[in-house]
Amino acid sequence: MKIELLKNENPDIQQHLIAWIRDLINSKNLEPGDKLPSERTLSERFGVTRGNIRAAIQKMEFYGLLKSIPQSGTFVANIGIIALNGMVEDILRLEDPDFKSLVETRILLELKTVKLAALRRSEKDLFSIKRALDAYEAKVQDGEDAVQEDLLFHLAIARASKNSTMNMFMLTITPEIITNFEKYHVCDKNQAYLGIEEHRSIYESIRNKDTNGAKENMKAHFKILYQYCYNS
Amino acid sequence: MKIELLKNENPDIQQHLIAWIRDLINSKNLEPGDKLPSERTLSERFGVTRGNIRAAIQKMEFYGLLKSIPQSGTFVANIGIIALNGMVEDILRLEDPDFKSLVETRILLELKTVKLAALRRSEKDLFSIKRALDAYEAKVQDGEDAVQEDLLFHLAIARASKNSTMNMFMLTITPEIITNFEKYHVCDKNQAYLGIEEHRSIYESIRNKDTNGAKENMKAHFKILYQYCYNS
DNA sequence: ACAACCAAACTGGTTAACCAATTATTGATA
DNA sequence: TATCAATAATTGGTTAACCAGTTTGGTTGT
Repeated sequence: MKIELLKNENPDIQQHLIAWIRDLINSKNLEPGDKLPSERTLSERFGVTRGNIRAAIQKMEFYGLLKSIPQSGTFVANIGIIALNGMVEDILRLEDPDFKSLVETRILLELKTVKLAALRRSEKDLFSIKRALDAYEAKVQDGEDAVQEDLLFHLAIARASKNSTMNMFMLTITPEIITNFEKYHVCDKNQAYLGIEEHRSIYESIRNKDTNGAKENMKAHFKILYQYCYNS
Repeated sequence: MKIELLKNENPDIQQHLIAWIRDLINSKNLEPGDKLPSERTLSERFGVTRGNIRAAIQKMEFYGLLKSIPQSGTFVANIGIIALNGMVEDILRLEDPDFKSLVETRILLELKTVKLAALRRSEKDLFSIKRALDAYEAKVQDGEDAVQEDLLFHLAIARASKNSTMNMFMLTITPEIITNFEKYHVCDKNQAYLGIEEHRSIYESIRNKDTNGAKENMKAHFKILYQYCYNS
């Protein structure tokens, strides 16, 4: 019992520390560019280990709220105190992504990446997508599970979109979707053959630089996901 | 000269380590669920510090490729060896997000979040958005810079969209966009008064649950960004 | 022969000591 | 008194020792 309590304490304490640091900034009227107390001081004042402080600071640094400079100190980012307070509130409130929100976001991203891919793809990109398509078809023809090849086909399209941010987002949400696919049994076995045709038409649209066609074909491909996302 | 070389070595070595770990998994035919050699063994074999190994493993864990279990070992995630290879390739190839890709992604996200917000907003959400809007108006009326309040207005909408994934994405890209705004001088001073009207109409659409109107009003609000993104 | 058990080695995670670079303080000098 | 040099204290980052579970191999008792 106590072990679980301790387990939960660690991620929980980070949230508290972030709130504490925010309160500190507010109470001392620290402005952008001002220096925070040292990590050692904070760890002592809050009665936690320096590692906890470092973790909290790094998280705030990830969201662009603080800036650590080696051998110098940790500073308030030049983002403004109002924005900082608002963002901290959002960060603390932020909950772990649920599966539906992941799917919803994936659909949004892919309908855009496929459009951009059709617009910007190089010959090299096209070849890369084609190769992923062939690998997918081969696996399905052999009656084997092709969920990995399916994934790589979509990632190849994201790569061809030439948008590094969307590409990164796709990489972050894709594995979680894959692992949840099996759990929720979204994937249907006999859908695989249908998937070949859909993949082919998506590829053709990209090859022909038909942006709208690419989007529509992708939308058709996501039909089942659409239903899952909005009808249950 | 040597200092910079060392500085560049650290992030660079992580990429090499990820590739090495991938090669190890392939050469030993490790399947999902199999255990990797211990961190100490890997650090010794690759001739690097354990901290480097841990950082590389944690990055691969972030992308769902590995799974570390305390006091037990690091395991290959059940994602399949083919997908793992493809994703590692993408991760290694992935470059830092450029400003244009950030803006492009932000526009995409916000056109969706505002639609979802109009569809799903609670009365509480509406109040929260209204408060952000009022704060923005007050600042502009006083002739002060209101970029922070502008940001919070958009984040409030993202919160009302009830999609935690998009909400998180907005939080990650927003600060970088803000800091780059000043650098590239995208923001125009006399646009602020125009911004009030645009924000108001967006708010009204959300209040009336007019999804399409909300999207169109947001699109109008992004007109300058649109131009920056596609005409330069 | 086999099962139960126990201790030693090994695991990822955590902590405290250490490092090099920076900053503040002091004091000597012009 | 002002300036600058030198040194001591402080900084975030890094490393090596340590910790508490887990796994493993062998041993022992039945």
